Amino acid sequence: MEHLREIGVIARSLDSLSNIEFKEVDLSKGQYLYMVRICENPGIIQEKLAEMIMVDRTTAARAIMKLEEKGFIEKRDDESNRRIKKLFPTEKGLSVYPFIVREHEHSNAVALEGFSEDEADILLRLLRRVRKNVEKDWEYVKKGNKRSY
Amino acid sequence: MEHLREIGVIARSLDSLSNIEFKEVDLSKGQYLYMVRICENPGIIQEKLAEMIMVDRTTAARAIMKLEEKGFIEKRDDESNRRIKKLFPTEKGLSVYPFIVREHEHSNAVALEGFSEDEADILLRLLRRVRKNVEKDWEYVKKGNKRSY
DNA sequence: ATCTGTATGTTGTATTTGCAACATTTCTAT
DNA sequence: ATAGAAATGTTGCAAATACAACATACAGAT
Repeated sequence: MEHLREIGVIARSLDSLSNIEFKEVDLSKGQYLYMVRICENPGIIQEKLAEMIMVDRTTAARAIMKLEEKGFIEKRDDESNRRIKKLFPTEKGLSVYPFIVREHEHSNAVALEGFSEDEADILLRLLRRVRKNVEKDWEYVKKGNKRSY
Repeated sequence: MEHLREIGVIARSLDSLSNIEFKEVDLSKGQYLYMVRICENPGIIQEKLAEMIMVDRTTAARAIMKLEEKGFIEKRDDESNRRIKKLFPTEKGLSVYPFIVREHEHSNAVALEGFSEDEADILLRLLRRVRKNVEKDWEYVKKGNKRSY
């Protein structure tokens, strides 16, 4: 039970730091999450992005809309599937990417201060497993089902 | 850099599940965080609670206000220090505590599925270290300072 | 060819979140 | 003793968040 709390606290703390620091490049709360992934996965669609970040579809939709309005990304229609809109970074979007990466690298360095390479490695492996475990339940519940326990 | 993303994703996912599930006991988004800690630390003050959870002071203030309005907790003045207000769970608050614990235990079990006890242990230890590393920066920045990197 | 279900996206609305700015009380250093 | 700094709490406002409900397009089965 304590694991979850630690994870929650760490995540809030880092998110809070990121949000403060990314104001400098005109990204408001939460937007860096989407921005960085669109840069790394150009052409990704909204729905998949929301799943990747594990955030509500509608929240993602609005964050992405703002990113488009601000000129960080652009939505392109797909001819073979008229439902989807592919997301691409603009020049402006690409120009903030290195800033985001630098911040993330710094935060990571802070978070892992005092960790040996092995320890950092072990932690990453364990976290990946936790994520995989958790995402099943998330998708299940987000599709409207109810966990029983 | 990947560590942070995994942590963020896991945290959002679990928080999202918790928020959905705690509606059942009339706790709205985020309130479980405060509720559970007030039960475990009766008499804690708002400021310390915000630090413990690593959330903005004003966000905590409002969540706590709502908890009081809904009768889950009660604020008591302190005679020796007129600034602070100590927080205590009411009967109603205490009555939802076991529900929260059960949910957390379930989520933890899901998150750690397939983990040996050793692995779970290692993960917890590593997470605690990460939290300690991160909370320094958080307090620094939350006090209005700017990290340089 | 049509019906039904699912995938994807949007809008309406209520709530939470968080910065900035403030008020009050306590603490610290002179 | 007093001025300034820090701790604690609140309020105003702007923004993000998320549920519900909807719209449209596609996919699969009959």
